[in-house]
Amino acid sequence: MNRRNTAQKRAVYDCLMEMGHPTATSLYDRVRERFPEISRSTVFRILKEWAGDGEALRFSVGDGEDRYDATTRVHYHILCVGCGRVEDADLPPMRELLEFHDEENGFRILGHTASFRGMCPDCMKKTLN
Amino acid sequence: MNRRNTAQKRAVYDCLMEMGHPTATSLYDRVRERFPEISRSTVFRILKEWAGDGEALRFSVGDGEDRYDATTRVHYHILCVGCGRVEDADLPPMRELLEFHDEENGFRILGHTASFRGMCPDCMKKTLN
DNA sequence: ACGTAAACAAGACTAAGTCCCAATAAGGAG
DNA sequence: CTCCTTATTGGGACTTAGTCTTGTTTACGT
Repeated sequence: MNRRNTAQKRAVYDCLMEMGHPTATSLYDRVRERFPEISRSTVFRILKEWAGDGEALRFSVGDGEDRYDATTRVHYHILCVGCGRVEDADLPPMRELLEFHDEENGFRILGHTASFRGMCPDCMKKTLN
Repeated sequence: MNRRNTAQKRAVYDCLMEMGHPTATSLYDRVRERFPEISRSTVFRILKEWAGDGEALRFSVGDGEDRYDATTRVHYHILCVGCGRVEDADLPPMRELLEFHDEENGFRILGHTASFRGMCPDCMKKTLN
């Protein structure tokens, strides 16, 4: 019942903070550099637990792999379609999305997400052959 | 090079129109009721091709499985966290999202998506024990 | 009717994510 | 500080969305 503070959790937390919006696999690769004996399932389990408890955000930018974010307040993301990088969008939460009520279908709205697709400066350079 | 009109494509198109926002697998199951010999990879290939050509929309509502939509204009979706149903949100495209320019990171923005999580009327009934 | 290349069926393959279970270790009680 | 309980871990099996390959079929222009 009680949560325990383990070296594995500290390592995952540190890497999550450093990396910003990692996928579980990329976070696993990073953690392993410092903590080689950590297991893949441990990383996935820790992230899933944090997301379930609201201690981390789990989201998708539509590239097929879920991402995690230590910042849980509402904010939006940008995916670079060139290299897969994800950054925070510099845009405040939108009132119309926060306050949306679904009269049409009668859903009780619990939350929303939004994300942009784009191309980062590095990939734009590489693209103009 | 030339596109060919096949019975498989007609069947996939018909089911896509009927179903609204199916996942590839659910669409495959539906198509198979009328076209039992169609193969799974054919359904995935057709949907992928249409999404690549802009003839269909491929999107995610964060439940781990991509969805397809014959309606390609910008619009938003609602996922029922109870039963997994997806409906269109009755909300026009948001100007701030359409016109967003990313000064912060310098991305060239190509598009955006947004979706809501919520609970549908049926699931709300079932939930109030 | 024919030839060619697009499309198909079948199934191997990849990878994200989950689940299971025996072994380990955190941390509270004494 | 030591012991005990049980949360957590490591390792690996398993599931499933999605892709890819290959030999066969078929749409459609000539």
